[in-house]
Amino acid sequence: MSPRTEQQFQEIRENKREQILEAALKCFSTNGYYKASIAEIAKEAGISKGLIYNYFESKDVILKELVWGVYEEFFKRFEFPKDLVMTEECFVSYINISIDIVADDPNRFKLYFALFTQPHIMDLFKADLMQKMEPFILMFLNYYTEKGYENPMAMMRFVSAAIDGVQMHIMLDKENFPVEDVRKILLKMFV
Amino acid sequence: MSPRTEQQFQEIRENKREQILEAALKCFSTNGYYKASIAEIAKEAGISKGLIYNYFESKDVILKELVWGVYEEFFKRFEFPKDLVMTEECFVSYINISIDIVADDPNRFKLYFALFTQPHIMDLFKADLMQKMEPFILMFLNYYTEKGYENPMAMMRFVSAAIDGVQMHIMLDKENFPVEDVRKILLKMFV
Amino acid sequence: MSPRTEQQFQEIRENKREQILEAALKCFSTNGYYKASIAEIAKEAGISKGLIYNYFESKDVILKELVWGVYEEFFKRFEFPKDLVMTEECFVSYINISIDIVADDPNRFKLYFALFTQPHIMDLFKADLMQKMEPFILMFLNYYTEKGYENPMAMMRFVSAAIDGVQMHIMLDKENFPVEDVRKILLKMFV
Amino acid sequence: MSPRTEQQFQEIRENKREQILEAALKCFSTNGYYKASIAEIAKEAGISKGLIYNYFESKDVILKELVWGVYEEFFKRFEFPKDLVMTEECFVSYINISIDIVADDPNRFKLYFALFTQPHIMDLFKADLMQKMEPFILMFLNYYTEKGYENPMAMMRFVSAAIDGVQMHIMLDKENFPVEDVRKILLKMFV
DNA sequence: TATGAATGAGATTTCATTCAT
DNA sequence: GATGAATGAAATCTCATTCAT
Repeated sequence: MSPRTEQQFQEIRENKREQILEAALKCFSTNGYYKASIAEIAKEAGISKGLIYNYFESKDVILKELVWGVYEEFFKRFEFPKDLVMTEECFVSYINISIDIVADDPNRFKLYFALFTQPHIMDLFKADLMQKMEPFILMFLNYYTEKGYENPMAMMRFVSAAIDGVQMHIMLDKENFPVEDVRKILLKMFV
Repeated sequence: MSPRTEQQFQEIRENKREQILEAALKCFSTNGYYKASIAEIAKEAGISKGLIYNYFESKDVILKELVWGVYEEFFKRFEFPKDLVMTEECFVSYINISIDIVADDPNRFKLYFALFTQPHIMDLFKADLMQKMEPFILMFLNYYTEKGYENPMAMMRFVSAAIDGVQMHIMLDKENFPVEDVRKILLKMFV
Repeated sequence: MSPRTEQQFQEIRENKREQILEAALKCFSTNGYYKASIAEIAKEAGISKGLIYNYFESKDVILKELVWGVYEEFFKRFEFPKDLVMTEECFVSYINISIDIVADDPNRFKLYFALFTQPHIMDLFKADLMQKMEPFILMFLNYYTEKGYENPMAMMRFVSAAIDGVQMHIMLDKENFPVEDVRKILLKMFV
Repeated sequence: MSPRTEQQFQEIRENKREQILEAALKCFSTNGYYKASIAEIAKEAGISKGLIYNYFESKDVILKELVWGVYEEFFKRFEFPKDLVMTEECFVSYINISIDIVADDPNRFKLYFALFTQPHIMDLFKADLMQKMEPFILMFLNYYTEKGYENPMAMMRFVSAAIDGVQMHIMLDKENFPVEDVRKILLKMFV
């Protein structure tokens, strides 16, 4: 019989990759990164341990990919304003996306949060993260400066913190958290 | 030399306990709970591995104690209002303590946060945590109800989230975070 | 296109075999037998892992073939004297071939040497090797007996060892080893 | 009960170290470095796998220690001549020690030889080895220069090679190799 | 013939915990 | 109370080999 075509292999790989990432997400969410073992992920994905290493070179890398997914999702949804000047419309969009991205997939977001408490994992991202966040910081700073706030830097830091806090609460207790009502409060207070 | 009294023994034990907890805090903060080993903690504390088990029955328990410390510190500082009715003064105090407790010891607080991303550790606390937090929830709910807020529940959740967010940012970047300015904003906005 | 003839198929197979052996030789030489993986060899040969097993039944067998190549090369070059009586001319030829065979392809020779330190690999050859070497041993023994040496057996063992030593040094450091000068010394001393 | 004294621990460690090294030597000799597993070494030593890592940080390190043993043994036995000028007496001693060191412990010597065929292992030593050998090279070179040899460099290389070859043969077949007779030949021919 | 995904056994290594002293 | 050697279970990762296509 003839071997599979290049494209068939591509498809298999693509699918299996997703399958593994999904399984890993589930395991990491259930047990945390360290307690979740490769064996468990393999079982969850219905494949052998060895195969995972055909797709990802280490456990760290799997985590990395999952976390990057959060960023990518954000940047896919968020449209940067022209000239990097933040408009009200853009701010609204920022808040909405920040909320939606967590509400849509709290588990994946949990991984993102794990970064901040686990130095070993944090190290994997720190540099990239800083760089990505810089433009936002500047835009918010300008926004509150223009609005005539007394202390725009503090306001910016506070708003960032508050949004992160909301994200965290949604992540921890999506069922009971009044997402829509809080969204309204956020928009009213900060924009 | 005369044999030590019972009380002297107690003191020695208590000091050694503190010594171990301090070492553990340092190691957990530096490397994260899982990467920090008992051997490392023992070395940091200047004692043998075995002795640690004379004071704590497991690594988990050490973490537990450290995290409980955060609560205890909070409840030591916070004076509950009479009748559990939150006054403005009391609210101010709540916010101030919430901020100070992090700013005074960000590393210890990091452990507290780690809870929320590591299910295994979370399980150690969940029940107790819920119970402790309930009175606050009710007080804040009443507070905003009395103030005539349209949606006091949402407001309460938002405020909690925002405070947590601020705590997180202080924890991550105490050096640069404008703690005092943000404290003012918090008080102005929420009380 | 006309279908390939049986002979053409044979040729293709033979070429592919050589291609694999060459790749394996390169990998084994670079990384050693155990560190070199089938995947690596396949990549080096520009084929798939699976195909290797179409030509060789195991990694061990590839090594075997490579090592046998060293013997075969030797026996292809060396012409046994009539009656298995060693003449001076024949001795000279033996020494020359022994040197040339290493100098021409030190890497392949390295595999041959590896045998002697890796019992697992040694086992693959021991019996055959002994048998092949016997006639030489007898010829050298006679040679030195006839020359009137006091202890021909010891002399024979010494000469074998010295030649092996020279081979080893050429193998390890062909660039700097004064092959031709040492060849002269060998011939002068032993023949 | 009181804990063991520092010295008691020292003793335990020293003994266990030797025990492990001995077991490792046996396993490496029997099966070769790669086929010999830590599990096997532990079993041979009558201890748990884990304990080995209490004494040696990796399998590589165990090998390293064993091989260093060969050098150390040599340098312990060999007394460098004054001014690094080789005398006949010193040369005799060099040859004798070279032979004895193998004959006394062929298995350990096998490890030393393994270096030359396994790049991964070779890398662990190359630099150190080169440095250690340099003085000998110079001394031999001078020796044959002074004796008026036509090509002292080639002679030196040849002698080194021959001695190595003899060592190899002793290592492979100590039972049948006429060590004493060959020793005599070596001394007569080279000194 | 040819491909590379998939397996599974086994390797090294780590480390919380126990225990004899 | 104190020590650190010792254990043993489990984790990550590797890789020769098989097999569906």
